[in-house]
Amino acid sequence: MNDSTADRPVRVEDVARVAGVSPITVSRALRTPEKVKPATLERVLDAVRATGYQINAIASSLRSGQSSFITVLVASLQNLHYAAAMQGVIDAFEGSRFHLTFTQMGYAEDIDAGLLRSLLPFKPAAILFSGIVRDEGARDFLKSLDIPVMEMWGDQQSPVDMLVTSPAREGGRLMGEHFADQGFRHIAYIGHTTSRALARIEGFRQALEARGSRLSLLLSIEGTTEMEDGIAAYDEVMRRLPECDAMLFGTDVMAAGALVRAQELGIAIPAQLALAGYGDLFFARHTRPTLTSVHTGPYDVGHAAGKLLRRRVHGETIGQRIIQVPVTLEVRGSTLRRPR
Amino acid sequence: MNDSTADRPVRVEDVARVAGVSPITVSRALRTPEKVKPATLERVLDAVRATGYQINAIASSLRSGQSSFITVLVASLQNLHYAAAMQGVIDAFEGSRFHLTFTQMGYAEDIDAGLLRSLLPFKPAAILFSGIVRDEGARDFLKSLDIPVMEMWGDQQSPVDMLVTSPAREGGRLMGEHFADQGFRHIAYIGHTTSRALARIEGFRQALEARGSRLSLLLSIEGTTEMEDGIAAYDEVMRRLPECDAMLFGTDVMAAGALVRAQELGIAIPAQLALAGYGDLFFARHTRPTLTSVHTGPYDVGHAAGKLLRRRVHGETIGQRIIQVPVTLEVRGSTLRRPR
DNA sequence: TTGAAAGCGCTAACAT
DNA sequence: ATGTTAGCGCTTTCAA
Repeated sequence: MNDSTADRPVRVEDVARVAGVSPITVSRALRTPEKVKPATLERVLDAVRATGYQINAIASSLRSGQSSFITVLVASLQNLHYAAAMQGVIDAFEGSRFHLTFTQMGYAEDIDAGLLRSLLPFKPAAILFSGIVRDEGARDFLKSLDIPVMEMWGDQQSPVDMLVTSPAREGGRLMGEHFADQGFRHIAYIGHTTSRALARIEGFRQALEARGSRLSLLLSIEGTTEMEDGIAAYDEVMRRLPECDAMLFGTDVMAAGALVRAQELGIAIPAQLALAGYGDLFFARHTRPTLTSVHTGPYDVGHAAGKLLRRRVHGETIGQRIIQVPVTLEVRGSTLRRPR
Repeated sequence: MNDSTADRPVRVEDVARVAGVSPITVSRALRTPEKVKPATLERVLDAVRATGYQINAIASSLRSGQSSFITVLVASLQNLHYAAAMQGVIDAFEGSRFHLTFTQMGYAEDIDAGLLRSLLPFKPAAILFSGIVRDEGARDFLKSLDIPVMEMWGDQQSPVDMLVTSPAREGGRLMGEHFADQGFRHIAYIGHTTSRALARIEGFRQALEARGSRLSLLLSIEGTTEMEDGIAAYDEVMRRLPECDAMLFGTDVMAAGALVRAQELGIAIPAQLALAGYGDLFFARHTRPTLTSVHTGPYDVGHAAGKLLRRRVHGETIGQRIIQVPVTLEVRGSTLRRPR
């Protein structure tokens, strides 16, 4: 606890002198204590405490070629879905010697090798994407790096390295079955149509059709999906499909916007119109009526991804490289017309 | 764009050979181009392109003693307020050569020198706190590091180094004046009572008293401030102060919870009870009735902090070390009983 | 304006 | 189980 006298930071050499050993022994005592005789280890640890030594991670990385940084690429921290997932990742690395560096990539549909290359100067120990990498060049490049790569929320069966996902198609299917069971006839889907979302939409559509219903309108949204966008989308759907009796939104936030708009116009939910969201964000249980949604557990996905990646960077061999975190349908008041 | 043939990464030495100069000239061309003859500069940049050189930031940091990492300490990314602020910080550093590493510190009331010390192995170029540092030991330690330190949302007049804040007392004052003007008589405040929140509460209380009203109940909340906590707080306040006719919540999320609870119980808002939040989160304009709140611009605070810090780490001298981002009162339906 | 030499602090590789 | 030597890739210092 005492390096306060030192003007120059404490180095291994100083610890070694105090402990009466060589620098490399100090290094070994700290990185691979099992390779050091217990008595020596104790002397070194005492010397570390006495000197207040803190490893210089930069020098360590340069020599060993391994940094303790894990690069996290996230679309947006303001998106509640990603924020929750990143919280899961952070929690999974709690107490680890690895540090997470977040880089924002915006909602670009994909990442390219150029952006990836710009991350390399830091020799990250691993890379985690809050999404998947589709660009072939980027995928090849990542494989050539030979470091652990974690992707999230993909449907694809061959991730670059590891993948934690929740089954989008399944989420769509559950909602489609529910909509069909409730007898909705004029159904609209509103949301992004990125490949990430398309699997969900297909699951939804197929479940509807399998039960004799159909998706009447697909309203594709670009960019943000805020409450305002939900309000605008509501108006747009009603203009194009006046007989619409059920809407599924790609995000709970948009669904909440539509809910506000419908109530403003005096539309009875769910009697005249059913509304559902996707993601089951914190407020879905608290709107009036409460909002039906698909619980995709972003925190759980992030946490699972973090735990798996943590095991990898700590050198463990991983059996299962793809993990599915189940989704569940949360039926609430906004779509419940008939008792089930 | 072509290092694909190389098995070993491109180094300055390789660039130097291609350009026909010495390694140090390459280094200078990249870090301080103005110190290199234009013709030489061009040859070097061509060679960089030809070889696909990417600097090894680790080696650079070790030798120069300056890393390009800025350590960001954030309480929680799931808190919308902080998430927005961090987005502001990220945007401010867009295109900069500095990288942000986020470390979560939880809602601990303060940070201590021990935690700070654990961040040092990375030789951060600067440290940014989503909050302020109160612990004297930690403050002294930070000053001794002699790197830029940014604090946020403090009331204190002597930051460790730099501070961007929004005036909490002023926010409380604006709301207090509004509450008094509306004629509310039995007023409760519900929220954290950390020192960060106390200035706001004092501003609120003093404004009420200056206009002949008073704060009847202060309900202190520990830990989370989710919708559930707002619901529970509503019940608690009504038990302890049945005649309560106005509540101010420390967060919009809790206020939204209370709004839902009140409506569930058939209480007319604002006729029987006025509710207000703090922070002006995205949904405040969309609840029914819309929610009065104090707009504190967390994004703006984060962005201002990021811009100022960016100038500092790029070596500029800063005149103003304390920036105030103004707060504004957003009067909406949930408190508007009398026309203004 | 450019270069030569040295070394940042640590740990891999090779002894012992 | 511990020590010796060397060097990771860059940039500082000093010299030309």
